Amino acid sequence: MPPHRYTAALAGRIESCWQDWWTEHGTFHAPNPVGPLAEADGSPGAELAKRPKLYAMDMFPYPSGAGLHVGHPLGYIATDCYTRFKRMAGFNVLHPMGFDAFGLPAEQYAVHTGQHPRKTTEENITRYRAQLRRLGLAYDDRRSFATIDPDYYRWTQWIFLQIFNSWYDSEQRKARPIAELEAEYASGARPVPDGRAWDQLTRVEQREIVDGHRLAYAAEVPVNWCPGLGTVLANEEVTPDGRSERGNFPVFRKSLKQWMMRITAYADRLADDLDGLDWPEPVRIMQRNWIGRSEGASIDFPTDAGSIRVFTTRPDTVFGATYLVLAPEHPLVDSLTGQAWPADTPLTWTGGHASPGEAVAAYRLQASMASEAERTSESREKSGVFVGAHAVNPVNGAKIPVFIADYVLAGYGTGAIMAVPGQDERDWEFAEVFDLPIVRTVRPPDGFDGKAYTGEGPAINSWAEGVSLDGLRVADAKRTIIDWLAANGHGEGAVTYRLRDWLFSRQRYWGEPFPIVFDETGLPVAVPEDMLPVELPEVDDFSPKTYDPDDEHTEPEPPLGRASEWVEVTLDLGDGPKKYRRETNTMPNWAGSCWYELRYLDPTNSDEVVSAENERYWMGPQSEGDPGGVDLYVGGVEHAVLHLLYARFWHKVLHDLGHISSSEPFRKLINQGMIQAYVFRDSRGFPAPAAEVVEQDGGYTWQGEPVTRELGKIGKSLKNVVTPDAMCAEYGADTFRVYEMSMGPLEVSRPWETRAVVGSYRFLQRVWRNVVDERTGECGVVDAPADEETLRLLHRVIDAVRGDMDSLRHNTAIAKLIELNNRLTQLPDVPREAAEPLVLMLSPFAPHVAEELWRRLGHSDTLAYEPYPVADPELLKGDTVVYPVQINGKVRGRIEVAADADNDTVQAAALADEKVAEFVGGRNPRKVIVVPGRMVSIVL
RNA sequence: GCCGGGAUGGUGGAAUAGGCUUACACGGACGCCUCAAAAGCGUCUGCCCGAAAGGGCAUGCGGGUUCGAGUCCCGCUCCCGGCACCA
Repeated sequence: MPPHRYTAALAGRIESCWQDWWTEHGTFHAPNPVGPLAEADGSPGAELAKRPKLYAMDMFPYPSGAGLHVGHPLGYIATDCYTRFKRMAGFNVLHPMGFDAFGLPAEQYAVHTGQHPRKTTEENITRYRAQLRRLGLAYDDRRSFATIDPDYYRWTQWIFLQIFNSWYDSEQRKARPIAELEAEYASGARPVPDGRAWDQLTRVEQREIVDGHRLAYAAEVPVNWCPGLGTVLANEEVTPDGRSERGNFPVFRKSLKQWMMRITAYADRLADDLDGLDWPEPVRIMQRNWIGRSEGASIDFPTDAGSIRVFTTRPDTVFGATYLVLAPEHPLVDSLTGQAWPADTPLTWTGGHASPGEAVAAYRLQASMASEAERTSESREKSGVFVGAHAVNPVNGAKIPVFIADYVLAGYGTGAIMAVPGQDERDWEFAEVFDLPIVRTVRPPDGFDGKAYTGEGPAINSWAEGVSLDGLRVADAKRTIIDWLAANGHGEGAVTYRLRDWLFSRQRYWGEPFPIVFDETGLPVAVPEDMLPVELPEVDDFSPKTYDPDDEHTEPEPPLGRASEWVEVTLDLGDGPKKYRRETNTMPNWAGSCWYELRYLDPTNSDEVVSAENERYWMGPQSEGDPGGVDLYVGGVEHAVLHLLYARFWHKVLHDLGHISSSEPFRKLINQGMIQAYVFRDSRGFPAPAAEVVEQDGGYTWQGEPVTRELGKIGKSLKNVVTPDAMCAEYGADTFRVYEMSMGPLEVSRPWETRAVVGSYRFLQRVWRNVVDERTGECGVVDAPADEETLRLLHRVIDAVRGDMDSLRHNTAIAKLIELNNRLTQLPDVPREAAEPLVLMLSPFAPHVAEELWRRLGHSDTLAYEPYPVADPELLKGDTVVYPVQINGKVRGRIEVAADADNDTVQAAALADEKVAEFVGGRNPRKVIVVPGRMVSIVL
């Protein structure tokens, strides 16, 4: 083998050498306008800060014990290639990376082994850093942090306090400091709910009212309490039969005091502002559906126990409301429930119970025992019971029965509906089961033979004294009836959301402590900013207290609850030293990732979360109507709703309070696809080690036994893990990067195929050979000018690759570089004027080998800031153009004509062509179409 | 069921604005180099008929619009992802 061939060993040496060089020279440090990361005037870096900026970010990883596999860095490499390109194209580029390091796996490991989660997590982070460094990612390493760093979570706590100390002013449509609310109450500008004067209330009463408006508030909410695990579970951790997925313990629906975030206050803005974002349409649709804004009306139905307010999206069908249904948990159910069944109550309505009270109690018990999954399972017969009372339909005075049924959800709308079986399928089903009247109020089209009709049509049967909707289309009917309801005091137009407030407490150790203490009244008090961070105390046992699995009447006690000298604290909060009790829940995993885009901007700032000037420079709005935000955010589609919605919410609160100029965190979002890998299974269905499977006669075998092949996720349990470390060892990091980028478009999921990596390796070897003599190691390029054909190809490639780079089409960019390189390979000598642009264009993808080649081409500095090649427009134009000639839709010939030939000339040339003439056979074409620069089409 | 995305050679993919289908790569075949192998290099490689020249057929299926459709329209099939009685 020639001594200077580009092998994996040589690649490895070059790579570590350049990684060191970049670190030593701080090559990828991005200067801030102000603060510790700013460059002094006149220094070389100061010029950078005057350039247009580009802020690109990846969704940061949770450092798991398994380390990175080849799927993880796909997005990181893509943003690295993009930002390296942008840096060469004249931008001041910020591309940071950090770690989302609080999380359950380290805590569970700690429960089992006693190993402190911080130790496990920090070791994992160290490993991740090494793996990422090996890939040559051009991060500004001064800006890296982990969410577990007290310097970081100090500011997570600070933001919590901002939210805690705010309320949402629905008139101004923004968050405002809670002190301004209190001032409104105190001045009388805002009336106290019960009509008393503010200063007649006790301090506790005042605080309770104010606390009820905070954007972060404590509330009793129903949760999945699992005494056997000592913790509250997410819905997805509960099996359909109401047991815990882990441990199979019983789970109880129980109301517990939890911290909540009032994200519903922002529902409108979170939905509306999606329009201004450059995000994939499916993600915007998912967020809109999640928020689930629906417009309709609230209508009050009077009863003896007070009126029942229902929410409906179809107020136009109110004349067809033949009964009401409340959720079993609805607060009015108790007072509504009659003493005895009214005369003539059908047996089916009573559930076979002697009195309404018994029927309601039995039905409620049945509903509460059913799990969420069971209750909402599809295609089960409608159930419910009559409460023994009636309501009055306000539009026509009709007396209609009131039921409870579990298909009505307490948490949505008002927890009560008017049932309109004629126009709603669920109501129709229910009406059939209970033999309730059905009135059509929208005329279905002729020939309609279905049950409920939910479509468009004229209103019918919708007339009463003083109001008629008959003949109106749905939209007009809605408007008319809402106006009438409002004018007559029966209701009003209303909007509801599917979105619910965000449950923000966890009974865990390994999370951010809340900066909250409770005083002797039991009400929460904010820990002052100058006492932040509230650090996690050391504990001996990381598990929550567990109980008898069947004892529903227990309360969670988080691990922090046992750190008694931490929990019981004496503080001077301005009124002398007093005893307080700390909040012992911790924040959820989302907290740290809700605002990290801001901290990268000013990671060392100890006075502010981020300085205004730095935030405005990197993330501020760029034009009228621009929300601002990160210029490019890349991550998996699995975060389409929760992470992205929570981060947007926090960002908007900080924006409202005047801390930041951008109103959205991420201006542009791209979801990268997943790298999948083949899973091979033996006859029993167990995964076989993918690396040991051999292909034979079109099938696959492992240890001689046939195995089946399917596509799946990469993971330990599927025995198909391939690590970037292995790829770097076998081919070098540059080859790995080029391969990942050439596999296909970033957004698309695709299977990993190790044997195809060699294609990228050969490509880099050929580039190397075009510049370096493999026998001597000397640079072999010549200074003689390139021939015209090479030059034209070069400039066509420059032009196309620039476009590809700008829109992250890395796969096609690489294909064009390969074409250019293949052309150079065929030349007797490689001209410098082609080799240098090729190396520059290659450098975003294969930065180490490109730096090395650049050095060997005689340059002394990094190419990271070399101007990216620009195509010469003169060389993009050819002298001649080849036109394909279609005859009746089939390509039958080709002609070459001058590039500036007019249509008549092209047409004449086409008809004169020998092959074309043969097909035309002397006939007179009916039509000849010339598309300039494209093709000729002849119709016979 | 609803919502979203997709289907192009043996494989991953390309075709950015309705204009030459299959760029680039993997795999495969043959050749060069070599005592040999590996590596490297070169040529060929959508399918069918044909000795060749050439012809026919091809972007999941069936229609349509158009001089011209992978791309637009209508109707299906299959695959992937998300949601779950939301009034």
